[in-house]
Amino acid sequence: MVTRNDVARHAGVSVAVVSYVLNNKSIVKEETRLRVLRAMEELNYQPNLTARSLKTKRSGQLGVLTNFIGNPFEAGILLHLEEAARQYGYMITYHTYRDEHAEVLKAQLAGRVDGIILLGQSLPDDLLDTFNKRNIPLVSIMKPAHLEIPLTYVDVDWQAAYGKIFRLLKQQGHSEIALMSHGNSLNPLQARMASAIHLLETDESFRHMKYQVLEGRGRYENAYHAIMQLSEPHFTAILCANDLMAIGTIAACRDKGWRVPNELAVIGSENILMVGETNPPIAAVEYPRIQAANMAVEKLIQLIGGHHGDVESDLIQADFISRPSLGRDQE
Amino acid sequence: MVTRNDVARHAGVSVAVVSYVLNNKSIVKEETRLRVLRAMEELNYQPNLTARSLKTKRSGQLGVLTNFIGNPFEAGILLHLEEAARQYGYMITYHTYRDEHAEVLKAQLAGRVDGIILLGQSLPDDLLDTFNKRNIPLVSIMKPAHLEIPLTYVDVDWQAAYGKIFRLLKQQGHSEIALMSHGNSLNPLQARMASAIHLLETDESFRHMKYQVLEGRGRYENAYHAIMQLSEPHFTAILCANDLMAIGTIAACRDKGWRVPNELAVIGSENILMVGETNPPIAAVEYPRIQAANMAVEKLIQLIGGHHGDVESDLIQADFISRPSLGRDQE
DNA sequence: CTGTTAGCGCATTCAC
DNA sequence: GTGAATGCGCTAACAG
Repeated sequence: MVTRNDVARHAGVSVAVVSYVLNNKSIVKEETRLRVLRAMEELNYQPNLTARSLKTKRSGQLGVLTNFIGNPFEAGILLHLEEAARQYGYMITYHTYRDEHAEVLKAQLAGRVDGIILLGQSLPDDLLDTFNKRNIPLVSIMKPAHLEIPLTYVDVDWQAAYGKIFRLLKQQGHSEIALMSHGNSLNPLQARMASAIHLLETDESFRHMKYQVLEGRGRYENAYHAIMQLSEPHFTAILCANDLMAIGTIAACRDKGWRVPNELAVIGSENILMVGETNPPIAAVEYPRIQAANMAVEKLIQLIGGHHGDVESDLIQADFISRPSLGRDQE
Repeated sequence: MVTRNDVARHAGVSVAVVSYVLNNKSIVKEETRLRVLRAMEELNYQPNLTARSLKTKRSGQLGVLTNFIGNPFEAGILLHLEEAARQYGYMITYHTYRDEHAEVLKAQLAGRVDGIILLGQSLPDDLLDTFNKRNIPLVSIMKPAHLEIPLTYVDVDWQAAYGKIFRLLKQQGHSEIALMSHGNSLNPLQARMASAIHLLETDESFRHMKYQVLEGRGRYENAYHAIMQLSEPHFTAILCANDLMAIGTIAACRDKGWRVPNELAVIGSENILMVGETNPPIAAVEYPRIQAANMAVEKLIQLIGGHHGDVESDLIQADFISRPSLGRDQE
């Protein structure tokens, strides 16, 4: 491995000057600067980032934690997170998070990441606490269901998004609906559903609508089974907190012989590529992935930079994509 | 930050002993070992991995490079790569690779990863060369289209997999088929198609079959447009090198009014969740993701360990999942 | 068994 | 403008 020493010798300067060229830039005389640059070129020198990290106490790495990157929604966001991170000179370390990984994760991240992005993922309080103590800031994409420990987040304004949908459903005459979510109260999908329930219970215009909650655990298979278990649907529309559950629901309806949307309207919450191709195609909220990813990275970088006070959580407005699973569009 | 020094002081031993407890294990007297462990516990000590890396010249990080993690196929493999890496005590850094990122990537990985996994991705020769010189081993998931520089890979035995499919098509009376792939000869999807073409041109039992190649660039949208451009299909079956193109094909057929499978049979090559839910559901080769991910990580770890001679590339046998897009199943 | 010590490659203070 | 020297936190001889 060629180090700073080799470059210095080859350029006939001291090691410090090489560092100056690499960092402080302007201090060095133009002539020597060029000599150093040429030496780096000729030796094919690349600064060792691990050594730099040790010295600067900045790793230049951001950890992304998610429960299941197999979900196209999370994968799509990861894509944009990486892009945004690169823009800021950071790189991404990716981690599947499950509670049983907590200890390994603590060890693996020690001294290795400057900040953490929770991607549709919440963390137990003691883990949050650990990162707090280590001064590793966190940003969550998806509003955490509980906020014992303050946490900066970015999410869709679900209340607004679902409000639009309920209004459409009301226009179409639906009065009994189902909500499918993830029963674990720590799961961030619960924040989506909480918004829906809040609306249904407090907004005057929806007071007449009856609703029930189904457990889909955020996954295709579980949603499928949840529907298959029902003898009769006592609802005419179902709003799913994520798209995989909506797709599982459609699949179950087909196997049950329930016609969508005639007997049951189905609605998703992310608009992954897949929902446009199911039979029938599924109407869904369009989760603004790029915007969410960019905002999350920006906020995290700010927090890393120490701007604690002025980094606020944000809600994003989302569009709604109408498709046949909703039935006739009354807009 | 609590360091090894703090622990040593708190436990009343030297810094070396703390290291011994952490690494060499057995050398230390049980009593002091426990004292040290308790000190670590009480101080909530975590070894700084960056510092360790600098000393040991091992980062404990594996880089994963892929062009587009938005594809559920790649995302699904990433999931298992992370799992396997964790098993071996490594963690994953994720990078979107495009040629214009080459320089940034070289810089970002310097001293930061012990090995690299190419996920459905090939690299220009000079970049491969760079990693070679730096002694960073690579393993590719997907056989590279060209092998100028030797590269360990793991992939499906496409010749065997597509052989099964062509036999089925033949039984069903298809004699004109289309292959959809990615025209860039560097793209790893080309290796899949090369196998198909090789079979069609050299296997006696398929000599009578006519084929043509369509350009889908590996993406849904491009596949869709490629089909939409056709006035008439001069083929009765289409084999797509990846599933997103198969889904794009189905979507285009719907918009063209071509019935699948009656007028056109469509086949994919990965069996992502999505292909079971399209209209009609798409038959596909089942890419053994877990196995491929595990093998890739194992090989990479071996290469990192210096076992150059005995790390061979491997081909995996894949099953075929029949679905309505293929028409009547004659097995 | 345990302590002392010398770096790993880099950034940076302080002289010159 | 440039160089010498220090230390980031850790591992691993080596000495005791």
